[in-house]
Amino acid sequence: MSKNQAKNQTYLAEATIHIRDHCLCLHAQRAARALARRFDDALRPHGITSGQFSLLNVLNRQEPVAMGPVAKFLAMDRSTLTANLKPLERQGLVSIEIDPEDRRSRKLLITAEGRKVLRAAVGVWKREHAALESEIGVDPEPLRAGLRAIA
Amino acid sequence: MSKNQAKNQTYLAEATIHIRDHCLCLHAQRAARALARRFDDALRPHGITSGQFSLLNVLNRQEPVAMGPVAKFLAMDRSTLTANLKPLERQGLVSIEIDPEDRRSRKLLITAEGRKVLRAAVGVWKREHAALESEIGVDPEPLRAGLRAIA
DNA sequence: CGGATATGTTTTGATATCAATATAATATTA
DNA sequence: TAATATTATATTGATATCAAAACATATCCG
Repeated sequence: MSKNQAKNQTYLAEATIHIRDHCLCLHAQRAARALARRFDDALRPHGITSGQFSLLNVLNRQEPVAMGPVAKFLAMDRSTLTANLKPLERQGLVSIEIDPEDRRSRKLLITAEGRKVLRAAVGVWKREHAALESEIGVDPEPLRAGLRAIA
Repeated sequence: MSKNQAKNQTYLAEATIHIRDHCLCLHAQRAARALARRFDDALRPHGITSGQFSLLNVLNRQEPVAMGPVAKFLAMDRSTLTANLKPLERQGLVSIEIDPEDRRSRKLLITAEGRKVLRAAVGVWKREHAALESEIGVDPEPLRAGLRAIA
């Protein structure tokens, strides 16, 4: 191996170690996966995933909302929201209606059944989230602040 | 509406507002989506996604690693790792070999081509991550600590 | 009015994710 | 040694994710 090749490999080895330890994207994906699994497990008895729980939460309003603002709030692509609504609509937990004011737009509404499921799931969330916060052993506020600053 | 129905709706409305503001699972998913999009964009010229970049980073070692430890480090299901390796193997960036010591196990190795791509992508990461840290306007250390505590 | 442009959603195709199950190989133990 | 249990990975089926392109409707402007 030439001197330059050796230097390159050292540079790359050092860079990858730094990235493994410091990359916020990597750390965020790991945490997101771990949390999704945890809440998926906890919510499974109620027949919804953690992502569906979050979406039902967002839709639990007096007035129906359009897709754009919901996708923006969830920091997801609009087409992802379209996909995510399908299982919820099939299960009868949300309804999607063409907005008569602007026929391109859709009004998203949680159904009575959706509220029933959400109501029960909220109890699970409270238990599980309290357990999580006590387990992680760090102040959750700066963590939340950092996550908010990113999204 | 009966008094009890009204109370239920108030309870649920208050709970959902609290959850929207405080759920670490929701906030982590949002941040993870936003960061994945950002680094996917930045890395696109090099033909890899943010997740593939992280995986190449983990595989950039002297000694080959088995799938179990890699999945654990990435906090992902083993079957997800199996799936994630496929595009990288197809592109010739990693190779997967049966471990002769234990024929159930696989040895994961980054290829020379993989190192070449990784090397170029590291430059992108450095620029993009520095920009990210300066943009978020909060100390990244407590954020990283919180994310580590979760995963 | 009518063509160009802009906006909102859906579709398509690729990757990502997990649980459950299956397959393969090793290790244990009767 | 043979049956059983354990370990490591792969497959399957469902949901999640995004970009790009398609589609539908609305707005703008000449």
